[in-house]
Amino acid sequence: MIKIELLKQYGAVEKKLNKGEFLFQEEDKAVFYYQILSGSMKMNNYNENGQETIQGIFEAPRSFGEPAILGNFPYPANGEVIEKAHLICLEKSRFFQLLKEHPEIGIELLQVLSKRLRFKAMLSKEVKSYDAEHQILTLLHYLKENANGEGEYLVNMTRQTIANLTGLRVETVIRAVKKLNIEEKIIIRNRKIYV
Amino acid sequence: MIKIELLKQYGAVEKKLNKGEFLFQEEDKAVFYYQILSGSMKMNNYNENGQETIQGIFEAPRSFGEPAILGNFPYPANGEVIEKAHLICLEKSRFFQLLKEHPEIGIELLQVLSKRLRFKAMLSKEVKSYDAEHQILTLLHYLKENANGEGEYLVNMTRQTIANLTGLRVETVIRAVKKLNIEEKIIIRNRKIYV
DNA sequence: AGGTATTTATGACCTAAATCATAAAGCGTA
DNA sequence: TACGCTTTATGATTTAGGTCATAAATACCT
Repeated sequence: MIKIELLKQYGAVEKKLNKGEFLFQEEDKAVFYYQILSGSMKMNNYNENGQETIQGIFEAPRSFGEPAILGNFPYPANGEVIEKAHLICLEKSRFFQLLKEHPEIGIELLQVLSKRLRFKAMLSKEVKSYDAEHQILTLLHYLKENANGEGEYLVNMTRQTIANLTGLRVETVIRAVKKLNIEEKIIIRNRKIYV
Repeated sequence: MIKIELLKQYGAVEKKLNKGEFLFQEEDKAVFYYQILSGSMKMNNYNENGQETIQGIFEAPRSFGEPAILGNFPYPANGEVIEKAHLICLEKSRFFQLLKEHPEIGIELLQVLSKRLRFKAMLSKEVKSYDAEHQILTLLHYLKENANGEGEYLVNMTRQTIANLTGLRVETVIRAVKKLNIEEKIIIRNRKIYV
């Protein structure tokens, strides 16, 4: 996450988008660095049946979509608005200029990408290697820990979202989550999931 | 990939390992930056049934395992030798010193991690969203493209390895690959797969 | 307050891939 | 060249999770 003033100093512009709008689509060329001022975004893919795969969920004040600029490849997924978003956007060449003149930001970005890789490693280790319940529980624990959560952690995701993150189906998530509750591995209080 | 002389200048040491040996294990603390001089490594997880999940395969002259140092978290997977490996290792604090004094290397690393994220995105998009054949074909095409391969590309992996990368089972891979051959989407010539 | 959309819930049935078993082909090496 | 190990091959059977259908509960909006 880069300081707003610094971004503006390099000529960043702001942008507002409503729920459901796409900032970019899969395969698009990447031309901006994006950072969230408010709201939330997700990177996702839809297959031909309209089934969604969520690659990541991003909230203020985090950046997203940088890999495509940094690695110089087309976006591997869409950038879709979850919640009415206010963004700040810095054009690619200016972004590289900024990086060059502020090496410490590069180091920070390395950390960010590293953590994302860790998340991906965690998910792919679970898939097919463990059953649905285990997958979900691992994801929830990861989210909790990542929110440096002590005590009860409210999972702020619908079952559909959990499904799209894990590659499972809603019905499967609903059933698994119910079973996890009975097994007292999670808590469900008026439909909300707590870990 | 960092120049060997530069690494040595910062006090890097060499290390040799034989096939099947572990350089580090899942959950270990990360204390070195590693780069491959010869041979090949994989990062993997084993579940309780001994089923392997391969997170990535790395060959000379590439680095691996950096995310754990950069993001300051334990290794999410083991570092196992595929082929008799000769490595060069730079201790963490020296590595950061090097990064600080050579910002262009940071940028390069950003590119490397970005590409790895792309690979992960590609895989997780396929899982559960498409059938076994499609998953495998996408993986093979990606590998080919990544080797900037024109014309026929020899897939230098056993079916077991493809299985462990995709989360499928060997038998499934064998059958799918056979079908892909009949459908002329790949070529199998005395058991070797070409794309 | 009433109407609509979203989310959660549940049962019945189906299917792709996993699992199990067994063997043949190829490869390394002593 | 014979032995063992790894890889590929193939059939039979099982199963976890997907799919389909239908509905209740809740949230959301004007």
